[in-house]
Amino acid sequence: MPTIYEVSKLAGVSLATVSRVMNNTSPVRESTRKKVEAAMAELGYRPNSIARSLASNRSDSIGILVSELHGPFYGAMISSIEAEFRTAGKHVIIAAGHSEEATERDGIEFLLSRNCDALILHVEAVSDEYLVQLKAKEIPFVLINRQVPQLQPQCISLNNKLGGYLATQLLLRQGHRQLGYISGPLWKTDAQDRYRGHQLALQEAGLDWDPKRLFEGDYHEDGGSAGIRYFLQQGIPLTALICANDEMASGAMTEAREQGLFIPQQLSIIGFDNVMLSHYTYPKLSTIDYPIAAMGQMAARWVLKEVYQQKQPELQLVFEPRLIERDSCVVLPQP
Amino acid sequence: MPTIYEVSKLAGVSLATVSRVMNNTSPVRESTRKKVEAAMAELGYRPNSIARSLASNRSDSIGILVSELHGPFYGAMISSIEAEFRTAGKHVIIAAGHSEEATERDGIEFLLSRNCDALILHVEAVSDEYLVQLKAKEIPFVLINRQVPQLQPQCISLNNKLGGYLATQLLLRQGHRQLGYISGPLWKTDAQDRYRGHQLALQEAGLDWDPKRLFEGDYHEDGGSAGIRYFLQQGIPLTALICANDEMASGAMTEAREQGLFIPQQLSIIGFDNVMLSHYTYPKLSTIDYPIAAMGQMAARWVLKEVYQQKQPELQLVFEPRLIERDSCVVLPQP
DNA sequence: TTGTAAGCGTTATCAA
DNA sequence: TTGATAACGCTTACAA
Repeated sequence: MPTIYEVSKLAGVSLATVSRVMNNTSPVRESTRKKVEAAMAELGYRPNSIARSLASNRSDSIGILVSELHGPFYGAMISSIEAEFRTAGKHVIIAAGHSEEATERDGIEFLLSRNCDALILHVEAVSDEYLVQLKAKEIPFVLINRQVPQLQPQCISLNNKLGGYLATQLLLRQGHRQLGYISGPLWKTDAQDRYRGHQLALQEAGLDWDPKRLFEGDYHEDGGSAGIRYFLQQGIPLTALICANDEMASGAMTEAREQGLFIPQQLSIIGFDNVMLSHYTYPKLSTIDYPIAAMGQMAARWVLKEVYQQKQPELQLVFEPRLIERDSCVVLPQP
Repeated sequence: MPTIYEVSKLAGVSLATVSRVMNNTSPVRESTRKKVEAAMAELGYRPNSIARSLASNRSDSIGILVSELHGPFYGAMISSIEAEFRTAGKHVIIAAGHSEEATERDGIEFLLSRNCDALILHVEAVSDEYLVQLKAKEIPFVLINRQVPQLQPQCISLNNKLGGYLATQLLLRQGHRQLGYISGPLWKTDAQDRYRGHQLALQEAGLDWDPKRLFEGDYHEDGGSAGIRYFLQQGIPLTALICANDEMASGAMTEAREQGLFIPQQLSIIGFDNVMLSHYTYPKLSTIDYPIAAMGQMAARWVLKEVYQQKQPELQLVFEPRLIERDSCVVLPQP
């Protein structure tokens, strides 16, 4: 691997000049620039990014921590983040936090140790205080899908409450009055918010809220099937079911069918997130769109603007969910 | 950020000694080790990985190039790779190649420029020659899901042909004789191999092979639905359909249902890959398991062994697919 | 078992 | 517009 030194020798200029033509950080006479470029080409010179980082104190790398690397959700997010940074010549280092406090901390620690210029975090288990303390340290970061009051300007999130509201509203509009709700783990703020939106919609419709109609799931398929079994065993009559994410909706759909219910004729089901799988179920799942790709891209732009001082169009911090009507929710059949 | 120098001063030892206790690269008296560790703790010292890389000529980073970051398939692969490297203290840099030659080359180029110690590549569009040339350069790499004769010892792949064979065999065993096959893009070697396995099974069963019963799809849902329309329009009678991946199987399933066919009673469908979605379809998709997580892990171990000289259990380069029977394939009903 | 000192390949600050 | 040269923070011979 040729170094900048060999380039400078071949071109008959100094190290500094070669550096200048690479970074055009100060004017260089056209003729010498040509010489240098020729020398670089001849040697097949490629700058050593490590040396550059050490000298410039930037690594051009951004750490990303998500709960899981697989799963439909994070893939879309990482994908849009990577694309945005790639065109900006930055690269992305990834780590998984597995929704566990210790692992999330480890992951952050790990990324910090890698001298990332910035972090994009999708963390769930770590406390608000931890994040506030983190801000005190040197590395800038954005939070995705999390609101920390003291960190407002660096939180990119979805209006989850509105999502829960929209889902419930659809079913009410379709005439359903006997609703069930399968939530995510209620220690997660998004699970809480979605559920609050549900309650709000009920309240606005003048319906009263029955705690027995809530089942706390786990955001996985099992949560959905367990929820169905719960409602059936308790003898709670249901014509429609809201699941706080698509995976649970799929689990619920499968279990309901196994229990002999026709979907959607006997039970309307709506999910949340609009991940790929909502496409694959039968009937196709009605759901609430979570614009995760757009949010990932926005997180990347936040970094480009705040950390690398690139000019960017106005940043958007809060995103709105959208109702996606497919085939799993129908107007309540008149008896 | 405290540096190694400040640690050495506080501990009253030399730089070299601090370095030694960090890397235990040569024996250090227990008492001085204690002193150094105390100093590190007191200062909250964290070694600068960039400086370390520059000096040691290792970056402890591994570049991964996949076709897409989203999608069910690569997520599982990246996930297992990351987990394996994380415990080894290495990190992973990712890039997407989008199954396009130019983008794949760019991606590789990009990762090279990042001074990765090794590359794990899931490339499709780039030529064998390009890869052979790449080997001549300095950076070691493993290929996933690709066989290049000259690069045998660094190819981790699935026996795709066997997969196509197993899928076909199941249907034959179930009494089906009127089979259709929706392949992936036939310029991709895995698509070719899977199809060859299909042909082989037919041949062994003494059935003749009819080119009209092949439809070339795109590995996406659309390919599946287009395939169904093709077979129907051509009036080709089918009792069972093999799709070269699960996504196309899902598309085919949906389209077939829309065309009024009952699945699996009137048409058995089998997929390939066993990605998450095969779980979500209705009926649940029978398919061929592609142990991508295990293969990703193996790729990581390959790197750990070959590049970082860590001892590893024997490496496995070729993986066998496995038949997964679920609900979408049934014994041919007797007329 | 410990210390000294020469790199590693850049960037960045001064001068010229 | 260019050139010297001192960092950047660590690893690693080589000596002691």
